Amino acid sequence: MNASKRKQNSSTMVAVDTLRDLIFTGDLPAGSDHLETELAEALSLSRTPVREALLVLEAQGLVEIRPRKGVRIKPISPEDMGEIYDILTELESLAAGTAATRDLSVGDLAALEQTINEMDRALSIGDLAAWAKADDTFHTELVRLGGNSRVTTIVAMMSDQVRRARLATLDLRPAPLQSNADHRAVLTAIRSGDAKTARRTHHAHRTAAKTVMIQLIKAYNLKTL
Amino acid sequence: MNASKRKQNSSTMVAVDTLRDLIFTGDLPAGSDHLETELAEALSLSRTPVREALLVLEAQGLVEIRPRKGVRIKPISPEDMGEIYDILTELESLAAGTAATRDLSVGDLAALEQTINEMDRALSIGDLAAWAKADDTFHTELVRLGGNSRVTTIVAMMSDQVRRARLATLDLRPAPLQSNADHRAVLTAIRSGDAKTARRTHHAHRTAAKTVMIQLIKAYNLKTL
DNA sequence: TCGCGCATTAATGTATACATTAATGCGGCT
DNA sequence: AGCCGCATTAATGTATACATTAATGCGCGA
Repeated sequence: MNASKRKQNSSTMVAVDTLRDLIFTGDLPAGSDHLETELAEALSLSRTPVREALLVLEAQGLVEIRPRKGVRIKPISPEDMGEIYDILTELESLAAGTAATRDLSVGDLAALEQTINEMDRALSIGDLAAWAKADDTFHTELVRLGGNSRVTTIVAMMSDQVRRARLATLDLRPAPLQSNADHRAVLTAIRSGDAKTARRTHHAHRTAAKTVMIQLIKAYNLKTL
Repeated sequence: MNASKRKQNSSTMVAVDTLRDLIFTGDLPAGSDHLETELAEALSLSRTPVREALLVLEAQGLVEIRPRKGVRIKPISPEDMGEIYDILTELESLAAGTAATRDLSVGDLAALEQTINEMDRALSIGDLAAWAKADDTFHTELVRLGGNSRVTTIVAMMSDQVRRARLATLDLRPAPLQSNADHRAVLTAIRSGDAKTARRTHHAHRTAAKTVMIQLIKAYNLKTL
């Protein structure tokens, strides 16, 4: 569950990583406001690197800087969820398709399959957290195999934005049984170099996931997450 | 040709806008390196807002911060171009499709048609710069009508990254005659609420644009732009 | 002479001091 | 009594001073 951007060990990047983690863990809850000074204090840093970190996090869509009202940890509304799922659907499907056209190393393919097996294992023992983690890895890896670095970055950003919500609703959802059949189908298509099928299958998979999430939100009348 | 983010009149945002413009006009050429101090000097600001602006621009993919080597104005390689066009293809097509499902005001549709007419006019008098501007407006407006704010943001970012390259190759390209037929077809599909056709047509349009650009790059052996 | 390592220094990274601004409430005016 | 406007002040925005770091070149030794 740790952070991503270990570009350097500058205080700014430490602040970025730390704040990200605090957001994901809920220590900085969605919708809450925070003064630069407080955050600087909390991280034992001066305001400068914290300000810089906040600018980065704002660019990543995780916080909103509202001068004199504090930095708001951006909540996710049902509409946001819809927007993000639509983007993930398109870009991941693109990646799935191009992954099928590249000749991937057996290692890469094996790694992908490994995450699918892990999801099966996790599901069989009812460990939803482990399933979620493996699912995340699968999607991340899939996108990486697509070979478009910008897609990878954007998908990571969007996934981060819904991470909290996904975790929060994890045990409200029906067990994702169909999910893994989809994953295997995508993998098979990629293995056989069938870009069209890989793309279409993954697209359907993601579209279904969106539907589930939206219905969940309606059913529980969740406003923000 | 002016900038976008008029969030406030803070020095940081002024710096963001100014630097963006300097990049687009080529005053800060692709691939060139610049010290924070120089840039601060040039903008008559202290390093602080300039540093903050650079962080924002880095997040937008326009510059790369390379400690002790200066800030590099990111050049666009043929590979980058391919990545970006692929993303634009997917996200704009998504937008075209959803635009067709929403009931848009006649004003919105008229505005879109207006840009198409403007492209025709510009082409008929051989004013490529005007054509490019109208084309840009068309795509921006189309995406806006899709109603997904994140798609709008991402497409704007990606478009910015290739803006220089598009302008630079403007008069190397064959006259974009097919282009406007495509635009009209997309508009018609949106008008008639035919999401599938809107999406597919725009997808084909963008894919063709990518091909043209890639061949252009090969033909002229352009390495970075 | 060649190469290694340290001193120098230029650039960035960080802290802090200072300026500006907008929210807040108080006081006076009507 | 209600409301307008100014003073207060807390927060952000900006500049600058200071710390750290990595590139550079010089000098010493082999």
